[in-house]
Amino acid sequence: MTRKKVKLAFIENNTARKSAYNKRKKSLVKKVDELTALCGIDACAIIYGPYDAQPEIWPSPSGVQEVLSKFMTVPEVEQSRKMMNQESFLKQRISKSEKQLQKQRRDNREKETTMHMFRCLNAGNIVQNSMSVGDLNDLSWMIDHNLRAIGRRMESDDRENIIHQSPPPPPPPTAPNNNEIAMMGHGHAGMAMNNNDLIQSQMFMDMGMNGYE
Amino acid sequence: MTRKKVKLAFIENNTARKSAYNKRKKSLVKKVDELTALCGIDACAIIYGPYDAQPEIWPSPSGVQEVLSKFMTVPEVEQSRKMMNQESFLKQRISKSEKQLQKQRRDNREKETTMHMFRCLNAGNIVQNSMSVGDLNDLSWMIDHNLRAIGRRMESDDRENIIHQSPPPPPPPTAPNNNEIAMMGHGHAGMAMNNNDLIQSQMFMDMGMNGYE
DNA sequence: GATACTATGTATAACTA
DNA sequence: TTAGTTATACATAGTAT
Repeated sequence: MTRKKVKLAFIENNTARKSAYNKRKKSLVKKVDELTALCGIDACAIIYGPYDAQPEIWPSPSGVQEVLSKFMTVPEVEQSRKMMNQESFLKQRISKSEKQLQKQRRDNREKETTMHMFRCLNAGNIVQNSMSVGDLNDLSWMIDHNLRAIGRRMESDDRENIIHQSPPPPPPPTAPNNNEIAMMGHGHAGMAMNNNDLIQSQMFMDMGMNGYE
Repeated sequence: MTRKKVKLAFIENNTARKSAYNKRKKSLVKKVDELTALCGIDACAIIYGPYDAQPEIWPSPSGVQEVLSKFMTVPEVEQSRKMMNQESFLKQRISKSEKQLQKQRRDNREKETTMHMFRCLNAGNIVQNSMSVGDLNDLSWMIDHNLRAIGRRMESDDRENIIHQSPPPPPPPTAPNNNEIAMMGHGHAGMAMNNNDLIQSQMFMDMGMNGYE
């Protein structure tokens, strides 16, 4: 039951293709109907089915003619101006996919960094050899980020501020590759590098992580 | 978050309408693209947006022209033959809604009858005044139905046949308003009208109900 | 081959930033 | 406003009848 996520290719099996055609044509027409009704616009559809010489059309021959005549009177150059052609359509899809991929990479990066962080906290120090400069930047950014979250959490809970006096938190940076922020992060990370602080930090970070996003 | 089940009417709010238009147009084009790819057919869409004089078209001006020229060369009478016009479209939707309504009514009827049945079983007899002839027919059909299910169940479980020797069960009737079946049902219902049988029946009916459909 | 069902993928209304 | 997110309604591939 809908195992495949849509293999966008010609369906070889005749029965399956006809079935898909009928179902999809029907819902396509429904969509056009809804679009015209909801938004009060004109639209028409012409579909050349494989099973008849005549196309299926919507909403009616006269309706189609009306829309077409509007379209035909426009010079071809002008017609192209607003069109959504296959090329731009494809570009949009590619762009969207790339965006999703980047988001995925960011998420993965964040998870890895979190893992690093807790590994370091458990070990009680940073094993410098195991991390690149980039890793360290990410790690320090994340620790800084968490510390700020902790500060906000403690303020909002009206508790005593144990670690340091937080200023009213500025909006957190959205990317770890901002150098200034990364350096600030390094400072904080350095602050936490004795064991007592680490244990405290871990406890509060757990709190912070839960409350954060 | 999609609270309303789609109110098929013009969206008054300008922002919401434009938003809906853009989203729906996009996915509509996607659907056309998928339909042509999956089924290897020709199709085009022309949409007159409210925000521009030129319509948005798909897949391309030349593609549209090609599809249109095919369409235009066909006499208008022939054009209508295969068309899915608004009237037939609407008729289809009404027909579907009526079918759903009927199914709903059947389900309700079945639930009511089941309720009746257990009420009678608990009381130990049928309070004749509380039920119409139709109710009694339904009730007897259902009891007959259940008894047959019980028989099948007992046979398949290779148990002793307590109530009566069931013949190999014929395919069950699909509607309670078949007179012959209803009369058979009455007979069975009559069989069950002493208290001991009723208690036994209730036990087995519970089994039957669980195993049935 | 049409119809019905159901589990799953997709579209999208409302919301947030 | 346009873009991104989320929860819910809708579409539909595979299956059974």
